[in-house]
Amino acid sequence: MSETRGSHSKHEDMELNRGPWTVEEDKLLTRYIACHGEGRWNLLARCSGLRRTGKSCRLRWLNYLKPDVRRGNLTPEEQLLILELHSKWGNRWSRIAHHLPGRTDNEIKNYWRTRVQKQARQLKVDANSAKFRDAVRCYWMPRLLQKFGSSQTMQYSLEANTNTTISDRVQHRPCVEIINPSMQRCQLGSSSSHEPQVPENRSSVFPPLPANMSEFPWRASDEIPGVAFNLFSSGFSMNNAYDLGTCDLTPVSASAPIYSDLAYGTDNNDCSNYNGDNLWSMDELCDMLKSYVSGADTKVPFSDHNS
DNA sequence: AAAACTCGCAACCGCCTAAAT
DNA sequence: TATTTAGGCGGTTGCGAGTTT
Repeated sequence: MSETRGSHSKHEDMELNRGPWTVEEDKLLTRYIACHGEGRWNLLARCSGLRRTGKSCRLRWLNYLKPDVRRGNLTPEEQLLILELHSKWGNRWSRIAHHLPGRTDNEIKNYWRTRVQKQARQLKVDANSAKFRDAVRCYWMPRLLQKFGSSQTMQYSLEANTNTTISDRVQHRPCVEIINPSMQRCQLGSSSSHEPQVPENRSSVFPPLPANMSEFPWRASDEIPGVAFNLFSSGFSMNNAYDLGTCDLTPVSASAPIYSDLAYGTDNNDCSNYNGDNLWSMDELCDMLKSYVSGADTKVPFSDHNS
């Protein structure tokens, strides 16, 4: 029978410690495991003197006390791997955790809920929707790769079968391979680190261009009044530019036209925390769209689009 | 300065499955 | 073969710290 609340008598429940572990409890658990090894958690709970359930002991050990547990912020490459593996496997936290040495399923789950789902909420899209997955693949992941790859040699491959595991590849940089076919056009490293990334499913992400933007080259000074780039609308809008420089998909308010050299905006829709490095500039948008055009198998006749 | 709010994370809960009896 | 037990997993909760109002 599983160790549920109902499997204990009231008396037993009252004797059990709950909540945060004390230093003494940690010492006791660590010492016991040092002598007897891991496993047999219920026996451990009974014999160690800890007034905890076996499950609680197991969790405390695996998620916190075990020596190889890594603590601290997830690195960009770890975040990237989580995004990548989650897109393949969904909420299989334990399975994902196996590919991130030292990270626990709990930590990864927390990361997903607090960071990733937050972005989806703010964008008002379902975190499991195709739209959000596209955005993650096409914008967030490449930005992480830029962070990750700025001092690395990056290499993409579509080959899923390699001699090393993904976690090996995370541990043994710089040769990292991302095995998501949807990113096959998202190359980085061979040229400028600001090389735009082109989504596979362009039409779902890039809106049609207005007629006056159908010719290149564009410059930051080109006037496209009141136009901002909205990933999730069918056209252009003043609002909802996205701060992707920080790997956030947080909507920001384009309180100044984004065709100026740098866009403005923060989480709180004011300009007080303006930081040009953290926002897409119009140059970047132009580069991205240029790349969209040049990367098309059949050149897209933008002028034919009338949004 | 304090109340309200948000965030990150450790811990718990309940369900499920495999192993043991 | 049926029942019991232990352990694993994903979802959820609650608390402390930090931030905003």
